[in-house]
Amino acid sequence: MTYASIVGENEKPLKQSRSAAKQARRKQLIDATISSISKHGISGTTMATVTDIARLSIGLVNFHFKSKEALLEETLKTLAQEHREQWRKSLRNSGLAPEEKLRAIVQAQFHPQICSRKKLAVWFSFFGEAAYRGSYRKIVTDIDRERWDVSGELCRQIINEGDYENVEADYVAKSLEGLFDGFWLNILMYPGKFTRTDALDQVHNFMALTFPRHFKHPKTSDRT
Amino acid sequence: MTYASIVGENEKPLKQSRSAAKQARRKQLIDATISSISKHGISGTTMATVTDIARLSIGLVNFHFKSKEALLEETLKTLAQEHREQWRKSLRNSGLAPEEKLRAIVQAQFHPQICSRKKLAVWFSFFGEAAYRGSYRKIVTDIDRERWDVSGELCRQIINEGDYENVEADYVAKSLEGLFDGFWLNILMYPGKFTRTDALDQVHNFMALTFPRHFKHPKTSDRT
DNA sequence: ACAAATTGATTGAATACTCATTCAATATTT
DNA sequence: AAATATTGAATGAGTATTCAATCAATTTGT
Repeated sequence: MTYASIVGENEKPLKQSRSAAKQARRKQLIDATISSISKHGISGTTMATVTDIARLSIGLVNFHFKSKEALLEETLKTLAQEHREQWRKSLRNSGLAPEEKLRAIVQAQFHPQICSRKKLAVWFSFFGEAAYRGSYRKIVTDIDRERWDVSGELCRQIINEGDYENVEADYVAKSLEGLFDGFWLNILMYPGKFTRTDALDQVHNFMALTFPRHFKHPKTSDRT
Repeated sequence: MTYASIVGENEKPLKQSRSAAKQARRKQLIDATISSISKHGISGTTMATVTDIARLSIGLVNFHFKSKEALLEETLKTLAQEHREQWRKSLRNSGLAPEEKLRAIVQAQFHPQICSRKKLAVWFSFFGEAAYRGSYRKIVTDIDRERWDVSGELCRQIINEGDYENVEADYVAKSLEGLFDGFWLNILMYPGKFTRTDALDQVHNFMALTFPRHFKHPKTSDRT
């Protein structure tokens, strides 16, 4: 197998072709790892399941990643990065009001690209290992922390704007985090019975209860 | 090793000693499995890690359980049963009002015996495998279902009693489930930073938002 | 009451298989 | 020609299951 087969036959060799090819190969392996984990779990994911999916040789994994463990960590980082990019790009429109931005964060959390069954399965595989693997825990909590900070700041703005009393921004942001995680799990455990739409409704219901001057309850007819 | 060493030297042999001993041995193995999973995760749990902790021989596991997989399933069932017993016993006092019963269910969810770091680690290890193992998923969703039904019924009573409009019992019960799962994960991921007390506060805050005539907001001073 | 027979519990080495890593040989690109 | 990418068999370690041998408890027979 040649790097030409991954770069594409129509692309001209560039100065960075070797480097680009190396990145593409790494991504290919990481994508295969995600597929493997979603299909077999972490415990059932071996170098063989990954390379079978990627259609590459066993040795190539160790050429690109120091060890299986390194591959797994890089896979989690990739997931986390993708997730982070999703909600951050929702905030780039500086014309949005705080509640619109907060709504965008919620939307991103349950975006089909992020909140797919495959991705959720991988996320929870890593959560399942996180209790005794500090490295996974750190990767996860770092991205949680950033989103929580941003959400908290947005809540502060909403609270100021709406003169809400007895509402603490950080507290609300923490509730949101709990709801995000809990509904991710419910979507995973109840395929077809608890959907992304259900989760969005629930979160928006919570927002409406908390900030009634900024968020409306989801319409009853929207619920399934 | 004899059954006398597990039954205790002071206990007289009873007609069911063999049967009781067999159950005690099974429990010993299951407890060791819980310890092993919490320490090594499911992927790192082998027959050796389990028997090392239990101080029993490798062969004994297969004497009592058909396979490693059977041991794992039985372990999950044991966890589930323990959890179920916790919240059900909270409801045995028939003198409680519906909101007191609902509060008891919430308390049970974060009871130290149930919501210990060790137990949570095991729960999430199984959740991590649940996406591709229908058997684990079924065990979990069965006990979820029961609790959701009871919570839903209690919410209905509260709604009727308090004349709450635009509040759907099943909807609220589903939010509660999400919060339970989400805060379990947060407790696991943020040891010492997000505690059972924090989780209880958050859930009670949600209850107060939803049923303001039955639940009060946790006092600000109670928050850490 | 006691000994012998039967039943059940326990052990861990043997077995066959699986797995992650290594690296010499080969292929490809510059 | 030199540098880099790729391959997969070899290697040594790890794993779940099996089962003959041994030990312990209970039942049966005298």
